[in-house]
Amino acid sequence: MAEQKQKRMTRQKKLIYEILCSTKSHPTADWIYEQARKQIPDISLGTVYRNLQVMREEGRILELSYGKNQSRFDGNPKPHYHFVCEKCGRVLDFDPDVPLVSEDILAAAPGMVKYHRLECYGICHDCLQ
Amino acid sequence: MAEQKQKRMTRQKKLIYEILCSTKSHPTADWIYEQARKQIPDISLGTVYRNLQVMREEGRILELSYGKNQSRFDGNPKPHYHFVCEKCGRVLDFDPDVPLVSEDILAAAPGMVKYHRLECYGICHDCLQ
DNA sequence: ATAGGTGCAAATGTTTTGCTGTCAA
DNA sequence: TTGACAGCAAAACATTTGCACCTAT
Repeated sequence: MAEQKQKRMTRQKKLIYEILCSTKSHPTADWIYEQARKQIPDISLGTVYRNLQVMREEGRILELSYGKNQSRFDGNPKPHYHFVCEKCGRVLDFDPDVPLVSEDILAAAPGMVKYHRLECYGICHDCLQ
Repeated sequence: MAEQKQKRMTRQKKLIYEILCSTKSHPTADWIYEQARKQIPDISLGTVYRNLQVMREEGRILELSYGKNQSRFDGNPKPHYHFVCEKCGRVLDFDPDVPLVSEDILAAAPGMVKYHRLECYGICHDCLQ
């Protein structure tokens, strides 16, 4: 089986994780980099990308991709649905209590579904006012 | 209102559309480019990208993004769900008769949903055998 | 005739990687 | 002590764009 290579907890990795978990936005690597520089001024963007990739592989965070833009990251690894506002550009979480997509739909897939993503696009409540 | 700028039907655009509609795979711009070169040897990749973008804006085709990899394109503009096989890498369509995600879920979104995407990941029937 | 499209190549923007020095365990 | 990780900068990769020429209308 795929043995986990030993991983160290560096202060850079710890900081990146703290920044990601301290926000409810779904920040880009670049935003995390800017925040991290406030604490570790000479941290590099490559380090941010490397650690985000490692933590994604560890299952501690999620990577969300929207179009060809920068990836966004989510400190909550539990599957949940997302809403992208076309006006303000924010990515919002669905209420975690919303029921998941029905088994009927997933059963109709042309294969065995391991996980799924539901992404909704529209105008968020704030922008509708 | 957003007036449509007049668009020409060039042989490049026509060919790109024909190639895209003649396959059930969900090809990348690069694959379309390779196919198109068989008919118009000096067509450029930039032209392929430009026309795919125009046709997407015209609502004639769909663009599907998966992670940071190349975008894939779909000649069927009707909303439908996709299944990504993690083994063979193919992107398969759900049966078009599968019911859509329930209104209950969409109504719980933090905004007004214009459209949604459901992407399932797993192992396709062919690879399971 | 002419505005919009094409080919080409350079530019862009994001993410990855090679290298060398550093530090967590 | 030492191998995994950091910083740095260059490379890689998909996609976009500027420009001069071409062509569908």
